[in-house]
Amino acid sequence: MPELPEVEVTRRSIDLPLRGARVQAVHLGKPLRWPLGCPPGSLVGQYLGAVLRRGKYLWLPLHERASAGLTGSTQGLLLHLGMSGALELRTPTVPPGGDLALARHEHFRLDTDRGSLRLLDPRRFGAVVWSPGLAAEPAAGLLAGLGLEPDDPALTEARFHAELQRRRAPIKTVLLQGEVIVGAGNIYACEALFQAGIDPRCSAARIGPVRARRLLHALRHTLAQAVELGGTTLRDFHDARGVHGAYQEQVAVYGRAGLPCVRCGTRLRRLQQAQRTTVYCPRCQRR
DNA sequence: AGTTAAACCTGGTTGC
DNA sequence: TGCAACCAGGTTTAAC
Repeated sequence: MPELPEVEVTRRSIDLPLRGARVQAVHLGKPLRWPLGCPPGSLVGQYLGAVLRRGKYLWLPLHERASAGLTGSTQGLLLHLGMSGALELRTPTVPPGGDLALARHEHFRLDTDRGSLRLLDPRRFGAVVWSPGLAAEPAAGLLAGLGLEPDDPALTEARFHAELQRRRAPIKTVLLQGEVIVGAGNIYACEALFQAGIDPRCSAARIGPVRARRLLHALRHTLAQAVELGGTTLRDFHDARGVHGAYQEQVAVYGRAGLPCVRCGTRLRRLQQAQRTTVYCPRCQRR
């Protein structure tokens, strides 16, 4: 479920409700991708600050005092939803001593005075990692190598094109790697390439300035629209309050292999790229 | 160095 | 109905 739009929608659903909340207890379920990296009890008494997003990661800063200022220099939790993760914010908070048992697939829970935040993740590809700072290890290492945010003004058309010029891999693969621009996973990479009319097999280096411009615009438009619509709910994605997304109703190619192209009617094709399924229109998308 | 495969997990769907 | 095979929104790690 979680590409950039789903992570951003999740961020927005927990940021204000939890800002300033005091941690009362931390519960761990089965192991996630990495260990938490600190004794769970050491977080008790800390206060949550504004929740940030970087790529598909969420950063939950933790302050010693209730009203702290900036967020980057404090300790906190770096959270990733992996392939099947979702957060749920439950109010009221699970009472101390009561209902300690974690639900099925609940592998992390932060009880605060403003509600219980829990991570549900059946496949456990997700992660919750404590870090002494966003720029300190291990957070810095996990975020190192990430490309620019889609809405970063520094990501100009010229720079985007120049970065593509340096990579010979298929454009779909380059988008998934997230070293040029973050946020597009399998769904939105397929959708943006369709919107831009670019064949997913086309080498990134062979994309000219005009098509690079179209692709950047398509990525920004696709991701922004998905955020507005609450993300894509294929099976069970929802924000932390349980609200489902609606972008699946806008999908033009993802999951539609064999069906007619919405633009020209040609049968959409499926292929494998870097172990992931790509769907595209052989007529609308050119090399 | 740069690209591709295997690995991490569970659950739903498909097909015999 | 049972069961094996295959598929899935991501990323790291190991192997060519």
